Amino acid sequence: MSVNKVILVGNVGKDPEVKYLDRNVAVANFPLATTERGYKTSTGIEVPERTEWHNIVLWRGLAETAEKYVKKGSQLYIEGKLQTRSWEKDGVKRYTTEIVADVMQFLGKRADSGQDNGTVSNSQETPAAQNSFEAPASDDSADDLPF
Amino acid sequence: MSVNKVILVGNVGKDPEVKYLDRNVAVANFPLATTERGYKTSTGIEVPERTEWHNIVLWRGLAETAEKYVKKGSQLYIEGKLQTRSWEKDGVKRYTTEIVADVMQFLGKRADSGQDNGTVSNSQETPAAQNSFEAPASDDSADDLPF
Amino acid sequence: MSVNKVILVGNVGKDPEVKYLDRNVAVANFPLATTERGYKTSTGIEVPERTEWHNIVLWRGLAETAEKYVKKGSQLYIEGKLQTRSWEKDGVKRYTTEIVADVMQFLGKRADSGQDNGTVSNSQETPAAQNSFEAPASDDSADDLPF
Amino acid sequence: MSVNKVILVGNVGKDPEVKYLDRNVAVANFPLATTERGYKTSTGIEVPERTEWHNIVLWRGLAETAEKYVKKGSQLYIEGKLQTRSWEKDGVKRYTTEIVADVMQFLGKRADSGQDNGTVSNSQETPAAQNSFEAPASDDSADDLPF
DNA sequence: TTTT
DNA sequence: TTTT
Repeated sequence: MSVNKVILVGNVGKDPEVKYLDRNVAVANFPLATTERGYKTSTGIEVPERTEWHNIVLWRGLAETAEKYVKKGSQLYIEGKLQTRSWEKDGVKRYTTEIVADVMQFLGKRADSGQDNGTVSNSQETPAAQNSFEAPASDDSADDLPF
Repeated sequence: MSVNKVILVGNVGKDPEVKYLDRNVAVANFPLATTERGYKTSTGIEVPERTEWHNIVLWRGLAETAEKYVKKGSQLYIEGKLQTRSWEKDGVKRYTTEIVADVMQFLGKRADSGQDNGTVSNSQETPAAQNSFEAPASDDSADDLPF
Repeated sequence: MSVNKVILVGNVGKDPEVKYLDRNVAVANFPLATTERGYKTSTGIEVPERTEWHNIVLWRGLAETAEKYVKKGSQLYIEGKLQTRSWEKDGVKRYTTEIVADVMQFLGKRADSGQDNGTVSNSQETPAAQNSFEAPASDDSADDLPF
Repeated sequence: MSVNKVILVGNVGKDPEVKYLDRNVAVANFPLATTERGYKTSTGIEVPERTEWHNIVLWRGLAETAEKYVKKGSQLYIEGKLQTRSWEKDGVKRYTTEIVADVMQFLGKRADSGQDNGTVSNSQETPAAQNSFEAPASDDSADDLPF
């Protein structure tokens, strides 16, 4: 009964920090900037450009891809969900909102991503494969459906 | 290097048609309506309400869920991708655009969906599981309102 | 060069708080919950259900609509953007991430929203009107099911 | 009570065709390709790469921007809605599904778009302006809200 | 008909 | 802290 989805296109603020946890599970973090253009209202008021910084978190395969290919300045498409974590500092409870990514796309001209195609996701196979587990994909090809 | 995503909230036009293909792979089809309110332009012209019909296609587990729980009139959230198929009729090539769903959500009051939660997806586990890490989520549980 | 978009479907945690600022500009705030189902990993670990709370902010017309029709428990579709504000408490800088909504949809059975259709947006006319062309839409009306 | 949203990132297949209708209203059309990577299933079957072609339609200001800056090969982010039109050819009714865009973003390195920032939308001002009609934006700056 |  |  619920949907929690974030879609961002922006630029990476610094190289990812990657950690390896138990069982060698990788986690990566980096900031992503989205910038809204400034404009002038109909009443002549200047609204300045505004940059928003987003904390991106990636797990496992996506984190490993980020470690290899994401750099400060990279332009990315990110799809994920919002998650707020709490932590303590000096006895004060604080909250951080992060975007936990499921899909990461490299945009713009191929840099050195080494991917045939810029798409990566955290499903076991490619995103397309989310609809074709266990049985061969040829069986569920929509192209030969007789209707 | 690409994204193909559709997000719909609408009402089902008729009960799903479900077929079982080779290896018992299920496919379901049904029409989903989205309706844009009519309005009046600043120049006083009436733009009527407009209903758009979308061909929804679901595979495997999602198709089986649709068979059981989706009915004419159901309100659904659908996330998927656009796909255009071609077919011939009377020697004329024709095209049909469909939304192949990855995520289907039952909205509104719980009917008899039998799901604890109305969300279903075509990944092997739940959507959350796409990032599943074996570590407990309890430490950063946001179950208590942080504001 | 950037995109900052959030899409949520969830339930309102408490009645909106609405303030009127200078020039009678309305702002509304309320928490929205999204819940991810719990599941069991392939290695047998139980991942519990997880509720995420989102701070929704609405301005002007949307805030006034929220004041009238949004209640604790309402099921809503929200589309907006992420925005992080900073503020100080006890000399400590703190951050809050909010979703500033452009589109709010009432889901589920019609309560008493008083709208012909549950959609509301902050554009001057309806969302459809963003592309409003003064020509009639009747020629390409898709009101009859094309399949 | 409904949502009809499409989000695409892809490459333009040919230069836009632009027409000017009554009252000088511009309409632009072009094909946009999204490509899903091929992959191998767990049972060893090769699923080939698949390209999907989308018919993009833009009105007014967006059409004029497309006329100036969109070229064959351009990488774009498109946000819009699905719309199916019917037309007749040789006495046979046929249907075409199009994406009517509200938002168009130029991705990748700046070519010669001439925009300070690649974002364009069909609202009267910039997307940000959708939340600030009539009154100055300074009044509704979230930054000085005392809550 | 694009892109990798 | 990015990008334009």
